[in-house]
Amino acid sequence: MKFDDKVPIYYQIKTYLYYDVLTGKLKPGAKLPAVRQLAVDLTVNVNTVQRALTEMIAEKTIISQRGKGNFVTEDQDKLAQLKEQLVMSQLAHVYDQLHRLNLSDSEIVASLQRYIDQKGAPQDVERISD
Amino acid sequence: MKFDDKVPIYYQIKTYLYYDVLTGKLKPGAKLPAVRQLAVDLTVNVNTVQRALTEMIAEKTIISQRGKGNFVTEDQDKLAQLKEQLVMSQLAHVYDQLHRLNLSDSEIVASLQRYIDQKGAPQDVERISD
Amino acid sequence: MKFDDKVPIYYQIKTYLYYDVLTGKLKPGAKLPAVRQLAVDLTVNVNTVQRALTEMIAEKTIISQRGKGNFVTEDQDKLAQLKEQLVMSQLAHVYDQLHRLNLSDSEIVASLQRYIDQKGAPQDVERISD
Amino acid sequence: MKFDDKVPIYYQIKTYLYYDVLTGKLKPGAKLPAVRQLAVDLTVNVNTVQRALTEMIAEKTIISQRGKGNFVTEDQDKLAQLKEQLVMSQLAHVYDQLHRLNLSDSEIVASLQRYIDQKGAPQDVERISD
DNA sequence: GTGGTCTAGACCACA
DNA sequence: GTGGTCTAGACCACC
Repeated sequence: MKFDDKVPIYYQIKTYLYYDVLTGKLKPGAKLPAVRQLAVDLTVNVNTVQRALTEMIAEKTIISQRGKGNFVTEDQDKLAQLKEQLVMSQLAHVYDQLHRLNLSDSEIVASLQRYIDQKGAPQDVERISD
Repeated sequence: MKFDDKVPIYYQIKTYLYYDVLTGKLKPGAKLPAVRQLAVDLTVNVNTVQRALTEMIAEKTIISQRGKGNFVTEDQDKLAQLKEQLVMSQLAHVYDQLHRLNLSDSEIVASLQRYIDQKGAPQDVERISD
Repeated sequence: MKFDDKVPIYYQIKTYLYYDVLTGKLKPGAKLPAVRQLAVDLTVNVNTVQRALTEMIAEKTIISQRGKGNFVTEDQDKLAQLKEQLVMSQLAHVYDQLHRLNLSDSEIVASLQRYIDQKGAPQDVERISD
Repeated sequence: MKFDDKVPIYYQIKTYLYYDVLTGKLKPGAKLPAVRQLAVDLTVNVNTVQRALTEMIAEKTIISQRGKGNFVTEDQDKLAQLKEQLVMSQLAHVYDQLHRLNLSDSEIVASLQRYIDQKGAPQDVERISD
């Protein structure tokens, strides 16, 4: 057992941008802020931003146009696929956690349904780290 | 946007122990390893372990017997409540994430069901940090 | 029979602060002295103060604002509940003590009433430890 | 503000014996255990026990008969007075505490009555040190 | 041996 | 400057 496995910042930046893209804060075809601007906004090193972007360019979520900037892809299938991937990642994770707690598949679905149903009264649910 | 929100080690220890208790690795009434032993096993300081235990003792998940050791509570209601809390915490988190991605309540349930159905073929789902 | 059950300092600090809050020496929303200042004032270690505060923060009597300070909650319900808890704690204790002396419920109330009535003339009552 | 004012052990012994006498564990006229035996039972020094007894003898709660032992007084008035003193000490203390919390005389009596009435369901009242 | 408490000193994040 | 966390080492009470 080892603790403190901090998530790399460049990875956190990727996730951050994924959400911006998928929630529409950055629309398809939109120009991203300049790398140096992003670095300032996020108070991280330029290289760290660049590393995140490089990976997103490689997977074609972002299109780099030399001398003009970086742009969100307009490929709707690509975006749909990305969203699917994010969603499945989240689900896989929660599924594993609940499975560890010996919940059956149907119990997992039922408990999610139950959570949603009773969500009206927040009841001060405290986040417990993984 | 801020990064690097490191989860305190004592908190990670709590979660670690919660899972040990709820998955039956530590059965009700079982004696926990000595504080100093836990510190060695987890390669953290004794006080860090103690802090985690102190909180779990305060909430009565663990019963401390001075000079003898720490023991998992035998109160089944307490344990059931703890499990419920952990499950709800996980669900609340994933729900929020998927909600951010503009999935409706029913879509969230449906996608979970879909994930479970197609789980047979793993398809290399990569974990994406929150 | 065992003696010397020393009350932990961090616990005494909590009680001390509870009274400050409930008697209005520290008003709702007021900023507490800095942790390091409190440590000096009370001539204890910073960590001991911090431990007391951590517990009070966990129970939401105190609101911690990173980098700014610790503040008394402005939640009147919370404060009323805290006061109720303190009062009941005191009453439970005295009730148990008098019960041990074979006073009936009504005798206990009557003796309190009697104490209050004759309180005008102090008569040199000496405190006897519990 | 100073913490950690530990109560002298000899004083705790006095209180301990007071309760034994007043609850009937030590009846009027009964012989107390030998000083050396008491010291063993309470795991304290003989001199500490002696100091407690000396004070109780001086106030005539205990009668010392040279060579025979120490005996609880048979003076009923004395015992009644002692009990009254203990009760009043407790009441004075709790009264002061609640007064500090700005409860009026009548509120103090009322809250005690309330405590007794609802005492059926214990509700896990936590002792808060003075 | 066990757990519980306290101190001293350090480092980090936030402002 | 602030609070939050972690480490190292010590002492005590209980068994």
